[in-house]
Amino acid sequence: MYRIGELADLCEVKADTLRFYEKHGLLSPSSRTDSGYRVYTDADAARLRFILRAKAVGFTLSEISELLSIDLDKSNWACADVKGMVDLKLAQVQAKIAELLHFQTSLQSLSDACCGGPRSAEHCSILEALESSTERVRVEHDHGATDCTTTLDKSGN
Amino acid sequence: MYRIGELADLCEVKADTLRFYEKHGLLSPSSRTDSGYRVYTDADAARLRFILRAKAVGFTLSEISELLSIDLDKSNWACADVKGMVDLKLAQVQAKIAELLHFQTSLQSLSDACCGGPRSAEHCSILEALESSTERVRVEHDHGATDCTTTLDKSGN
DNA sequence: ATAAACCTTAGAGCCTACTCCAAGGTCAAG
DNA sequence: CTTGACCTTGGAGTAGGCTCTAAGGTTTAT
Ligand SMILES: [Zn+2]
Ligand SMILES: [Zn+2]
Ligand SMILES: [Zn+2]
Ligand SMILES: [Zn+2]
Repeated sequence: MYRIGELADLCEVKADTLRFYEKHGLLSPSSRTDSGYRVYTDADAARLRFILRAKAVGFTLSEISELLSIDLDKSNWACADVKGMVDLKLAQVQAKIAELLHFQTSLQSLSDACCGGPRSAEHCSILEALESSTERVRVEHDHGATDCTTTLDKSGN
Repeated sequence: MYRIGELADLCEVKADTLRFYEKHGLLSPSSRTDSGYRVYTDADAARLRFILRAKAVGFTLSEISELLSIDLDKSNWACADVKGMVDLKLAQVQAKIAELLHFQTSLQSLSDACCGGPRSAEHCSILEALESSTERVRVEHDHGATDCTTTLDKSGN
């Protein structure tokens, strides 16, 4: 039996978070004291850990709701249903990774092209690339050099 | 000179988006017709393309605001400032990628362990793993087999 | 002249997951 | 019997980027 703050400390979340989960139907305390304090059982704690583990693999709270209701009614669901949810989430995660890898590549080539020095940004190839995308990013030389405008493939070679 | 819908079509965004950008100080039309219609110039269109390119490498609108004001006042900024923004964003993107790769690995090992078949989820190792994390995920055999409980390293070997 | 297609505004709504606040009730220690 | 730590509620705020609505004005083509 835990009060809200105890369970929160135990699982390293805030009491506010537990109230939030309750409001959204994820986790309700099994009972209340006479004065209205929430009282959580070990089963409630286990449910909270289920939620936190599912969060840790990337599920949203509404997906976790679904997983929780499947978990409470396993005999009416098949492995295919559960695996389907995991595979769908996996596909979403992979799509997001692909997008971010694209960002990473572009940012890296912008970064590589810029000298990063203290001179005026008037010659900055990052700004230039954003102003008019040429699919090639002009590389700034080490400064002190006279010429500052060699071209280079966006991939950074 | 473009009306809002024309510029929107030209750049494949919605007119609402342009109004939104205006409200947030990113892009204001250079003038208005007598009847109050927004009128965008080629310079405005160029600014919009700057915004879209910056979005395409992962910057948020408030970061783009900053980039735009630097771009309009280049002589008072250094390459270091611009590169700093790019490198910061790069670090954020990489951190997010790392998190998602972690999700990916976990989801993949959950998926691999589950038979995905039509039988009751009562034996599902995904649910089992979420119920009580053991750092190992039980692998379900191909069904039809008698035994369904070999253990396996989370990495999938 | 009229209908379709366009434009205007202010403001609300959506999504995710909290996080914080105010105003007040409860409980154990000293 | 007071202090301080804890708890209660409802509701607002945050970030990010739109998206939509209502109620009306303008332009263009037929
Ligand atoms: Zn430079
Ligand atoms: Zn530069
Ligand atoms: Zn199975
Ligand atoms: Zn399964």
